[in-house]
Amino acid sequence: MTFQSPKGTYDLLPPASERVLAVREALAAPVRQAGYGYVETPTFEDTELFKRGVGESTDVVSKEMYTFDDKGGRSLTLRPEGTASVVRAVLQHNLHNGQLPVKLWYSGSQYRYERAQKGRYRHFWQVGAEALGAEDPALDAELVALAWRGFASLGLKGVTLLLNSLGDQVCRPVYRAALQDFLRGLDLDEATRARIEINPLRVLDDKRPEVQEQLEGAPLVADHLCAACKAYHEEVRTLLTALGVPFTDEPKLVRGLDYYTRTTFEFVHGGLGSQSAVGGGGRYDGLSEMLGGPALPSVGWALGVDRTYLAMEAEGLLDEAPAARVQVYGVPLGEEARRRMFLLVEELRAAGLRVDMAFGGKGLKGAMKGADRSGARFALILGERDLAAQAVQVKDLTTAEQTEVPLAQVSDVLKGKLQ
RNA sequence: GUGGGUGUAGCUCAGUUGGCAGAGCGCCAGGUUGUGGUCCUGGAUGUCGGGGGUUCAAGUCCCCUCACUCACCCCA
Repeated sequence: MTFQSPKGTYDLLPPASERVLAVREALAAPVRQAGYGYVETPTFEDTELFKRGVGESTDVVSKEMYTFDDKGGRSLTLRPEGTASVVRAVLQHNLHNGQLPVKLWYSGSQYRYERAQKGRYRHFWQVGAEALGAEDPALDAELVALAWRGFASLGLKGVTLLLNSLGDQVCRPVYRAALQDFLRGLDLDEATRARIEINPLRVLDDKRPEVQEQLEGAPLVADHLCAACKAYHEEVRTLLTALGVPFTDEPKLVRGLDYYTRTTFEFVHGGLGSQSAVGGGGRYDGLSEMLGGPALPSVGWALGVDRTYLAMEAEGLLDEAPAARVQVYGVPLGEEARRRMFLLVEELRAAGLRVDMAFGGKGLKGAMKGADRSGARFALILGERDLAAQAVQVKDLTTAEQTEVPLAQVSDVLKGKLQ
């Protein structure tokens, strides 16, 4: 082999690729149904957008970005997440000057320079949704519910929703100081102590048992929320409960990006190896201003397409044989029949059937194998005898039953049989 | 960035104290000159990840290196 896919990336091939495509569509379906509009943004942006938007203190920005200079000397970065780009696009095109909230969804590749392992790759796919320009707990609840429905529609049973509030500009600084006081008294390694000063909330997210033990008794955001944040969070919880969306309060859920405020949530699953999140998001009321825009309180999420696929695999939802590629498969015998079959196949496709035929001059046996492997219900066998009779042999591959059908009627007959 | 595991046919893998490169599946052909899936028979395919070393002899032992993979860290 001369080349292989770059480290940390992988190819999606049939039949798995078809299923991933279906996962992507299923995750997007609820938001589309809810009236969110589709947005596509470039896969690379001005590096500064992510530094300002995602936050210089995050690992994503400090060590996981694919950054390069283009020939014009601009520093560009392959997007490590989608929200900053969407906010940038909204501000650039003044979508927020219209009716609010602006509701958008997207689907695409994201890139992070990390050591790959199960469920974590340098190139991965997300479906995301954002509702910008409204401070309304119902919007938070709506988005959470739409994501929840996406997972449920795929048959997933093991997804758990974790919910928390990070407070706002009023109460977060107070909490942050209290947390820092607590953390400074702990026995932690140097990197973690440095994190206390830069982004203390993320220390709560440390998975190491020796760290988690010490975090017993740490001050929690929930106890420091101001009245407004507390009321807001209670309303989100009430609405989710009313919708029947089950959630678990997770006071230590902080998430890794700097822009989150108030509501944060994460959908976790146990089938992803060492990873746990199949999706996550929250409110980011200050992001627009960080990017030079007006106040634009917003909420959104991103769901991992490939991680959702892994979760489905872990639940055994992908065990059944994949769907047949086509319904009908042409088996021509000889040159004359091959030309006629080529036309017939196109005719049947135009009539709405899924059809393939044997290519490459295979013999009858080889062509029939092709028919079998295509998953087609019917094989159409066309040789000189049939051409002379202006007919084709229609063979039901499930029963081996074969009937002769006039060429002029094949389309109608097949459509009848396949209904 | 750090640590563990694994690299042998297209795929999954076996290969003993160092002694002729293997199996299953898949693929191709034939059995059936106009019939697949089952069955039978036959066939093709190897830089044993790469380089170096030890040895009469290395897939096997040693060193280096690369890749993959899992985990830490972090996140979707």
